[in-house]
Amino acid sequence: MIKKITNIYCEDCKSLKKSVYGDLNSEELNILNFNKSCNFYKKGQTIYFEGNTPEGLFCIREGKVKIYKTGNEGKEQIIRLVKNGDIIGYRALIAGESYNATAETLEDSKICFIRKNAIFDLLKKNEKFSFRLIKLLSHDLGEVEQRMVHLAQKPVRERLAETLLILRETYGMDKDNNSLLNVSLSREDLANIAGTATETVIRLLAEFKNENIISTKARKIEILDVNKLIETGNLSY
Amino acid sequence: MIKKITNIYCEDCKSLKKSVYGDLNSEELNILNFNKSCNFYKKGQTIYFEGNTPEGLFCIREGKVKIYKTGNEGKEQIIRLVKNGDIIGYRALIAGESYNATAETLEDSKICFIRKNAIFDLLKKNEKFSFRLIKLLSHDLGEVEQRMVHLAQKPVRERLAETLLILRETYGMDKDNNSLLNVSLSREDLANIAGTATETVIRLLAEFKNENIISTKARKIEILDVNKLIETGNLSY
DNA sequence: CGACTGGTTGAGTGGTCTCAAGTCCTGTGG
DNA sequence: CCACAGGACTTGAGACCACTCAACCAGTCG
Repeated sequence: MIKKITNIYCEDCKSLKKSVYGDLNSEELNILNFNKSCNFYKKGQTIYFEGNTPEGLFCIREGKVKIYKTGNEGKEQIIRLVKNGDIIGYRALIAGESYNATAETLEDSKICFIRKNAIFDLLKKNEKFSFRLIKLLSHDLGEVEQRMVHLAQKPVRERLAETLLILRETYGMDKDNNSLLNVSLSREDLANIAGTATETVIRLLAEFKNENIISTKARKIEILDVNKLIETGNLSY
Repeated sequence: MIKKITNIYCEDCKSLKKSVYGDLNSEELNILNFNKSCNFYKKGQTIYFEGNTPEGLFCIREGKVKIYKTGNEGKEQIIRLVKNGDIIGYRALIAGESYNATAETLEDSKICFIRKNAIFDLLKKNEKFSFRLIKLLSHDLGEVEQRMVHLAQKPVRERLAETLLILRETYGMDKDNNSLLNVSLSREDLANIAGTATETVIRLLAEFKNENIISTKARKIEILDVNKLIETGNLSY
């Protein structure tokens, strides 16, 4: 059930300036406005599937999304977490390939779709936009490379610590309690980020609790000692 | 010992058309010619180090290069293998970051260095060049994402099979014996691609030999049965 | 002819996974 | 409002993959 939302303008988007569209003038923004449709997605809804052909790109107006690939045994591996103002599906669109991952909302979200011709138009006309996209891509590439090495070499315990720090980095903390992660994921999702089994996540979270690094109440995770967590992750942030 | 080579022109490069420079006109090619220097690198030489600041990008005129990151325990993880006509170091240059990996020759190579101002000039002037770079980046991103999932989820045996297929894909086969991989790597390098220990590579290669999938003479690996290798890698090429 | 590097083999161990059982939530319908 | 179903979470036991360590071998180079 995708509910259409009308009268949403990019100019009003809180994340506009920080997004790849930050350099567009009002005329160019109108190209976006005319070539988009905005929709409401419920938690757990799929935005696009691995294998689908991209017809444009999606822009998170508000919400949280996970991007994951499905491995041979059907196990998810989350490759990226996405927040307000981020765009998704651009890699496949630009590469001229089909989606190599699935995008699914982690909570109720407002997500805009921008038709591909508008994007390619902008790429041709506005070299600043191109450049921002290039920067975005190359930055993302760097992140994935880093994660790849960690998945290959670090023990699960360190990867889980890193996962919690990634969540902190990406989604920040709760407004009322700034040691509380501002995102609630299932244990399985955590496992699929860290690249491990659900049971292992549970056991390790229990360890972290024993060591007073975190505390949990259901899916709400509170980080009691960031430095210890960084240390546990064997990281130098 | 880097030996300078003079009088090398991009126009004469065999890989020009297939490279990101494929769309440049002769005037633009001259920008490259005027802003580059070409050097001879011996096998095992480092082209740039993780952490260095990029001053331009490198272009493989002839040779083979590995790009690797160094993990916490000092273990290499090879993230990319590079061949004639490929460019390296572009991610960091464009992202405005320092190199996040080290590049080292796998055999004697001729490598050109192009100063960054020339690249940024081209990016501004020639949207076809920008677009090719964008495509390159987004393609590479897709590859790394795929590799990440496999590193996270597949058993070593499958990853090693995949490694051999990547070598085949990247460097092709020997001219005289088209089942012989056209690259010779140490067992350790193989391990650092597959994300495992050297000893494990040796044991698995022995298994593959027993199963008549490959045969080896020192570093020369012959693929006897590609389909079996694909099957072993649990892949659908 | 040592010394050195890269390759190979073996033994032992431990980190993680899988499987299975059980508990705790949460939402739903009576 | 309660009972129940189903999913998420937790805990335990056992197995096994892959790593580490250590010894040994095979070329190669001064």
